[in-house]
Amino acid sequence: MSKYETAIREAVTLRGSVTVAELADALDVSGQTVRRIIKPMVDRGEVRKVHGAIVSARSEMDPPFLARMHEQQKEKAAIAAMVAQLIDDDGIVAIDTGSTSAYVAQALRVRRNLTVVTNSAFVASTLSMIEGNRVFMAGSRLRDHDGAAFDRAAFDVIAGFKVDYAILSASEVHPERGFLVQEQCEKDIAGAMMEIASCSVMAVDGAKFRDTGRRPLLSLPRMLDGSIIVTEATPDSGFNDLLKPYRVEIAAAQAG
Amino acid sequence: MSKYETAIREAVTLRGSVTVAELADALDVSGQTVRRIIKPMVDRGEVRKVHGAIVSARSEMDPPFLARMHEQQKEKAAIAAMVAQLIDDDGIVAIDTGSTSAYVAQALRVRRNLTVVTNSAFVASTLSMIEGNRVFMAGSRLRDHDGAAFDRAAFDVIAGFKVDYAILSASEVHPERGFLVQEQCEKDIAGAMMEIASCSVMAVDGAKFRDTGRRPLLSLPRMLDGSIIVTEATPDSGFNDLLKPYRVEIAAAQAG
DNA sequence: CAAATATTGTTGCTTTATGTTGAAAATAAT
DNA sequence: ATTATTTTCAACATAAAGCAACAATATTTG
Repeated sequence: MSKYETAIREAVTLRGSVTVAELADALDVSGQTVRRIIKPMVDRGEVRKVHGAIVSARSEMDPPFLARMHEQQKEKAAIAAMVAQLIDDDGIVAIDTGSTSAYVAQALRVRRNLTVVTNSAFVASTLSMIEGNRVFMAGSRLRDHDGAAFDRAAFDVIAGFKVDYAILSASEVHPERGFLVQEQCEKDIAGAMMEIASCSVMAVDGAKFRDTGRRPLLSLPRMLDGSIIVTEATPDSGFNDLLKPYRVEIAAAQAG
Repeated sequence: MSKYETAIREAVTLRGSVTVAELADALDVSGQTVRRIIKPMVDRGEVRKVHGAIVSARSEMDPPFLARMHEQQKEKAAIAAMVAQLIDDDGIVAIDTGSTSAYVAQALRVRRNLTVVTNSAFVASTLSMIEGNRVFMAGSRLRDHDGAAFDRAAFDVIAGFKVDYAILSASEVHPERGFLVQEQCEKDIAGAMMEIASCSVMAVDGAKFRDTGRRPLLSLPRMLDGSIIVTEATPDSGFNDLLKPYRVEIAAAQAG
């Protein structure tokens, strides 16, 4: 077991895939060494190796939800890593549904002793596997393509908490209308999470600032001043007014 | 116990890993001394030692649950496939926690329009991704290594259903004591699921018939006559009495 | 105070990890 | 197809870390 193993594991879980050269650079060792360290990890099945890169061992799943997991993959991984940086060990967070939130959940696996309340079964499942976390699944009736709950019980569970951060996502960002989601129930859950949070964290990839979806969308309630927007590209100046009350964090394409 | 121990512990937890040379420098002692001090700490399991460094003992990520996902992998997959064969499209099932159940959930992705009630976030997440399924997550407070709920809400949700099959698993099978699980709460959930089911399906791999766990185990309530046992190897004749009231299905080891 | 005990540093040697080189394999480009 | 580029792998040389035994120093105990 090498001292670099945990660093490699983290990089892989966080980013899904990472090249040998990147790791060599990040760890300040030669590529050959990286390969040597990785070999036993592959044998143990902790990571998978393809030509040119090492990728997370987690395989399974193809459904529509996970399809979206692959759009803007690198951007979302970078954003998720930045969000995970904002959260401390022992933190208390609420996390909503959405593919970006799924990435955030993956990234948060490096944190310890988290208390998490979420209405997404995927997020709940991911984070409850981590020893020491306290995870609460809000709601029981799950929606059939993303495994999220929006029933009465979900609101009741959420309302019983007080969290440091509400980690939210949106389908689109509009200069005047703000952060938009597709359905009323998503808006309601996001609102409920914002209400119990000292601070909201809105995680949206750059594409959300450009997408001009034709479908009707609903605006989320306004976030508290001082809330944090995490994205991977500096938004167009047209968004200045909208973003002024907030702290905008730009996630770097990321080194190790 | 050396006066340097707490300093070392702090350095390790703080930084995740630290080299012997760094510690020697910081504590102003020789490297040999550092090794000598660390030796008993390693024996006690407080820290871990690798060539070149001391690393935190907190095994970041080898959740016992996912570890078990890989034991008896082929057997469990065969059993799961057989269970999935018993369930029809449009079926209504309850599924409990456990690595075998996780495989069953995977296998059940080939079925359509299932109604599922489970106390496992992993099972819920897996099956809710399938278009057309109705999945209910029973419970909100999730246990931290397998993401299963055993709280009051879990029982309430389960009690509100009536299902065709309760798909259960056990830690061990004993000729006289029957099907055994490790904890009271697991027994209770299994019992609750059996009560709402017309028929129970017990999925246990052959190893469960042999394992002679020394730890104290609890017997599950007796299943209805006609319930189904699915395993991959014909049980020893010593189990004849126990299994007589049931239908035993032997899953053929499958390709892939 | 002296003897016993524990702690630390030093030395020489063994084991392990790492970087470099060059050839083979795989992938991409033509 | 063929060539070019990148990635991987094996082998060797070297540096670094670990280890055991001994010597020197401090600490406790009778």
